[in-house]
Amino acid sequence: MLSKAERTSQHILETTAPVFNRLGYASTSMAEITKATGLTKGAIYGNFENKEKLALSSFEYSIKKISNQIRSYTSKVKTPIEKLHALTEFYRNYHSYSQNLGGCPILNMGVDSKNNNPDLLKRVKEVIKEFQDNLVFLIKKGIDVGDIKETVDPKKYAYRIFALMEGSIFMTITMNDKAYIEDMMDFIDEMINRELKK
Amino acid sequence: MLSKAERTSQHILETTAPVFNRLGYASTSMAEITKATGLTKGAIYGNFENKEKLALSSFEYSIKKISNQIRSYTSKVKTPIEKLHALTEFYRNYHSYSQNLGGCPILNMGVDSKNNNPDLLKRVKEVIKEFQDNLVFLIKKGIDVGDIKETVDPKKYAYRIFALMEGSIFMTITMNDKAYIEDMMDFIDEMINRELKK
DNA sequence: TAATTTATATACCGATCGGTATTTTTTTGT
DNA sequence: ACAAAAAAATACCGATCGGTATATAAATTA
Repeated sequence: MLSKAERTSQHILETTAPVFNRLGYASTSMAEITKATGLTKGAIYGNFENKEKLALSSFEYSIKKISNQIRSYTSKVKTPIEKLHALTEFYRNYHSYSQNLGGCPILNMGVDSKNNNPDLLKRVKEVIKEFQDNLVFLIKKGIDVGDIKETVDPKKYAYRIFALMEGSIFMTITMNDKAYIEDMMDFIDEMINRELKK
Repeated sequence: MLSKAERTSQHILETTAPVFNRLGYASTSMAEITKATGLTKGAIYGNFENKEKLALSSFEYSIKKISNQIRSYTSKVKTPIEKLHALTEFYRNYHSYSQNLGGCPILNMGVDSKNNNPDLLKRVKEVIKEFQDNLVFLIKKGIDVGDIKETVDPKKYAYRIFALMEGSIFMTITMNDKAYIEDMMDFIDEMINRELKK
């Protein structure tokens, strides 16, 4: 069984991650956090060194959750091309999922931390790099197994796909219109079939 | 000649707009603003009702500046297809330009104001709508003058192009790597030639 | 240039900020 | 069940927040 402290830390992260994601670092006050968690400052500061460390952990929590969601989609299929399409399928359903989360943590924290919070920005950049590297790896594997054209530049398409997704997420969340994500995923699917698929 | 108040208001907007854009609404304190302008609170509050009104005016100022920049590109050419390519050309040079501005105001303020600042969010949404409507109009005109295929859905492509641009701006600014914007503009140019151009 | 208006600077307000020392409560191990 | 340890609640800190009333200085008009 988890210790009390571990259970509390988990509870704090669960309730705080969406708050940081919605409001951003500066706008999320300790008062907001105590309200969201139902705990007092004593409990928060007993489990996390300070607000910055809590924000960092909250970001990690959000990312881990999304990564698991993505994996649950991509692990259902076998070939790299299928996995790419599974990714667009995930994002097609991402809108409803990200509603209670308050948008994409990478996008929100990326914009929020830039010029403001170097440590958080550093982590955001690392996470972006990981996501992109996974895509690069996937495309490379597709080329290896003869699924994807040898002429394809893996890095170029990995970076491009990621940018396409973030752009449509921004538009969907900001305009509160899922058409952006849905159209973009159609577009990415077309691109995969036209430019990647052998 | 402009009155003293008008000159001061202009000076405040010029110096404050990039600060709001960089730091976001909540993180931009009145202390930051007095520091950036070299003025005191008395001068700021004498010219702007409160922080929120100043942030709104700063956003308008940034948008107007960008709109003028875009127009200086698109007005140089004649046909709708040429104007679309002029737009990608603008964004190719947008990176260096947006450095001192602190990224794209639409993206930054969109993320920043969501869940936080309803009035500012409303204006961001209106501005996005204007930008998109301009694109819709441009594509429609392209169809009218026989420049663009009749089968093209203007709204679909206008919204898509805008999302593509914002996505690449986010990536370029966050990762501090202009490759994202440059590759995306290449990609949009290709799309225009392949799917829009008659 | 003197009088008046306008604009800016100064000094201060209550509220809230993140953070901490201390006390009280709850777990935990025996 | 009891003692020791750990966790959470409380009360408080100085600093900073946005905003304002008032005093000073500068621009404008006659």
